[in-house]
Amino acid sequence: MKSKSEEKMISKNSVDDSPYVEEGNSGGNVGGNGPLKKGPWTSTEDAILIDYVTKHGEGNWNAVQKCSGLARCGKSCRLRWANHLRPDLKKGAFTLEEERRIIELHVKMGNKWARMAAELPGRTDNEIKNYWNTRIKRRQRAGLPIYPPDICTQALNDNQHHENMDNFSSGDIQQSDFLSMNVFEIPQFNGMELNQQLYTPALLDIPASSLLDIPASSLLVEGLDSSYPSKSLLCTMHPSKDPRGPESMFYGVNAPIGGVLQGSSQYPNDGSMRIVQSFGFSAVYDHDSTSNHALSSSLIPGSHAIMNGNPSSSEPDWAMKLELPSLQTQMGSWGSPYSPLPSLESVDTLIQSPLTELTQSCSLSPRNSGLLDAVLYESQMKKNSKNSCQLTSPASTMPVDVLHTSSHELHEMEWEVYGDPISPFGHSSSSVFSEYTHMSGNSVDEPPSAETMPGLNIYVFGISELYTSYITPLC
DNA sequence: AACCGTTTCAACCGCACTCGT
DNA sequence: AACGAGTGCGGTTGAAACGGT
Repeated sequence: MKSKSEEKMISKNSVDDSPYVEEGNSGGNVGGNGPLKKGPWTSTEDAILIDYVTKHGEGNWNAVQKCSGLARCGKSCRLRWANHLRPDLKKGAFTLEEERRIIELHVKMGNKWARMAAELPGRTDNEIKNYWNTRIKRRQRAGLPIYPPDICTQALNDNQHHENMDNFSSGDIQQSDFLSMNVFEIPQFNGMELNQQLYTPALLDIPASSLLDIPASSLLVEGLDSSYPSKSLLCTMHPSKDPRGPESMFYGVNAPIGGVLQGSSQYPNDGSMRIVQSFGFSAVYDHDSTSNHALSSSLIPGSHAIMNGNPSSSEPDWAMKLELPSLQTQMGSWGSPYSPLPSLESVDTLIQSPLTELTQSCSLSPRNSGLLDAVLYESQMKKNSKNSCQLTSPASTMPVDVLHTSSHELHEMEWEVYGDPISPFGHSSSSVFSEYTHMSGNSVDEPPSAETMPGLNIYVFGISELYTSYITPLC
């Protein structure tokens, strides 16, 4: 059995040894029985492929090799044609309008590059995917939310007319309906009204202390060391997974926004998830780790960590497969032991991606396992967890004003950086955290007690959790 | 000029779906 | 129903380009 690296070597060698196979080794690779060439296409190969498609049309790509003698597999031919040779392709950088469209589409569709490409004439899925991935990386480095709030707001508003629809079936809900689905579940869900939702009685059912009882560092550690006893409510909800399209299946993330848990299999997942993430909301905390019922739950800003149960357990698929490609390769950027105080990028990463994925990729991913960074990171996290347990566990012992100060500082930091130097929309965007500030009203100036303002505690918990997670290395 | 880190993007891979037999 | 070929899709990789020192 060949390892992947061996295959890569073979593949690489086949390219390196004969970059112009058809010219230099025309005999062996022609006729369909020779080894197929990999690697960059040459102009000669392009010409052959164009000639073939001109004569025979698209499709039946495996016949290309037979008919034209091109030493490329059908897959490679299709890809080359679709991504580079098609006459209707639009070359050049994305326009601002296209960029905005991509963001809007991603809000609605997630990583459905092909579907997004269908909405952008002349652009390929690969192109969009590459663009998106680089954009995510840039934004993460800049500590910015992936979705500019104005896009989120717009997308939500665009779908708000659905909000009064109270009867919908789960059946074949398409991803493009995600926002609608969100609105169904979150009446008057938009920027400000979302904040108001935080104060609904259902959301206040959870005693602040029960939220604050979770040391953020432990939550972080939980992903690395699954011994931490708390389990996410979400981990008790098993999605009925439709393996492909219905990745749209919702696994219970947004239900708590409305204060009521819905059946886990009825709702689209990643659309709602994204919106929630876009606003920095994400998780449900089941403070009764043993219960299976749809217990009271809350929307907790910036608390992805708590939705992560044992990564080896029956984990919701959405937690396993989120919308942030290649994030595991960035573990070092936010969890690096070399940076004592993680940057906003770290916060953003945490907000945007469940810890499960991060920790899994850290501790389980073959790509990272054994890597020094991963080992150091895990070591550091465990060390931090000890420190934070000493300092913050139970977290409710942390003075609210401290939490509040931290959240406020965090907010200010986010606000400062939000003038997106990259995104064309940054200038018009309002900070996600600024909305938290709106939500908390004058509480920034006069932090109330945890007991008297449970809603605020939810807020405080969410932000402070993040903060706590990140300040512990300093302790 | 040389080196090095980062970014971009073309291409590959594996998986899953569709359709015909 | 089972199978295989063809195709589509999303994730990942690695070389080239780029930029900074």
